[in-house]
Amino acid sequence: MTTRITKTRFAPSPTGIMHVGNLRSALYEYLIAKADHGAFILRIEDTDRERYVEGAVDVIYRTLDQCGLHHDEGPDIGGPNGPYTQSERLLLYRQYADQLVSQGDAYPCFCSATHIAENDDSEQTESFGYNRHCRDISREEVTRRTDAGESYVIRQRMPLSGETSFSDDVYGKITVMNKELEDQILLKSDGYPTYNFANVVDDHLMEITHIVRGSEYLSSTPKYCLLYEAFGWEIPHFVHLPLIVGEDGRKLSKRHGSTSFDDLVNDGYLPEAIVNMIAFLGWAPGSDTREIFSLKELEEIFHIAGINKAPAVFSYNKLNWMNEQYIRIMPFETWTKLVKDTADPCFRDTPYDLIMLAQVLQPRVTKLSDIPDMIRFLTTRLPQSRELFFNKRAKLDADKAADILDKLYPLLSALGSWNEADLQELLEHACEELGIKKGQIMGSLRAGLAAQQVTPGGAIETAVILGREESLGRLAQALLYLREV
RNA sequence: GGCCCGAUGGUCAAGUGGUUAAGACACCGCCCUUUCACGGCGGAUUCACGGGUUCGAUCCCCGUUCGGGUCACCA
Repeated sequence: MTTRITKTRFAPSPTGIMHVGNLRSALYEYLIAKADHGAFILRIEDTDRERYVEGAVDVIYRTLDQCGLHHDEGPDIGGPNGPYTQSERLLLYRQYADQLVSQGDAYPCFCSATHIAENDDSEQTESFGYNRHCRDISREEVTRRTDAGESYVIRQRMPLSGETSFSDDVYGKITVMNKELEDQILLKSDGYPTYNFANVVDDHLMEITHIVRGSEYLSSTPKYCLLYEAFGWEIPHFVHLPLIVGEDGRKLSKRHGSTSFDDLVNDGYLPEAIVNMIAFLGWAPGSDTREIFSLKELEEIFHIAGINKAPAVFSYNKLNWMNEQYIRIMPFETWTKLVKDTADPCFRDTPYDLIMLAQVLQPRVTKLSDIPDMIRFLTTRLPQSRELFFNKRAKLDADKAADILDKLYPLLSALGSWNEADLQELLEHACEELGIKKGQIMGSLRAGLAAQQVTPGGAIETAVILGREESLGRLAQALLYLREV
């Protein structure tokens, strides 16, 4: 008994979209391998010529890279069992299919797809489309028809009785009656293998020890097992993952909103948060109640036994929270750069204090895409209504605010420096000397400066962000507005 | 419809033949406060149902219901 190194593979079909379900498979595959110091392999399953999408493979590389899921073997970096792109392995599949045919475990079928569809209508009793029409045609007839150039597919010859079972690492023992199994197509008429066949051949040749995939493959896994048996290959571990579903309980899809990695990133979510989020969809660390884990930490604690069976609902609420956590702990310099990239386009005319802005934003932002709205005060100069100054708690209204700003303006314009500490001091003094409540002073100042109901920071921070000149200018305008209207 | 799988609060979930059945998100309330936010504190809501097995079932078995998956020359 040789002990093999744990190997998993991510085998996406290049569709141009990285669905969160796919990404989670990749994550778990990566984690299972790394938790056991094994290898994580990338294989491109491009056997469907009709679905070929230009540039789709790059989406896969880019996403994996953004998420930190680095592979040990793959089309771009090679490896001992390449090539890692299925369309480059066509001869191999043909060879193995021929072997099955000569063994009697597969057979050529000349029925066209349309013919089968017609046949299906008349035979309602049949549980599936294909009626095994060509299963027993003679070798002579096969030769005659192939020689005549008739196109055909290779089908797997399923046992007609008995049952097949296997043990899944997550779901346990699963058994199906062989008569339920269709004589599935292994090789299409264009010579390309089907997923079902290429997958088995490649997983074996690439020495994959754990086949990790969505539970939608659970019921077809017995067919794979029969294939392994026909070849006399060792059956690998199967690790089926519960589905990720939308809030309506259905398989996650377009109508649930953003469901691809790129959609999520465009919505303002950080890759780290997305990775952390999907790690916890269908898996939990057990007694450890923490939920924020970096990829590195996950590599250490991930274990197959923690995987759940029930489908998991993808929650944007939870994602929001996770994203906030990642923003809060992000290094300030990194955060500042993100803020700058977002703020610059909105506010290139007037200078603003980036450091202070980033500072007030970091503990408040949920998604990056929230930032433009939150900093709109940078470009909104005039108060839009007197309501803006009304505050019940501080017993403040527009008239009162006008009085306060009137008194405050000369003091502020006389202030030599314009920083947090000095503004703070000036305003504290103003409270005492003018006998005005702090809430009223701060409230009128903030409203007068921001001209916006909601701001990320308080009055002082807003003043610092806007700078002396801009602040005084706005206050003067606000005063005019309050007097006139 | 056949087959396969699943079921702990609204959501993610821990957990056990005897527990006050963790924790997180969301929600509600209160507090704090230069409004909102941020922060702090507290609260409500769960073992799908019916039979067994057992001294005792959320946990083990059977059935029911409900939910999902799958039945392609797609992966």
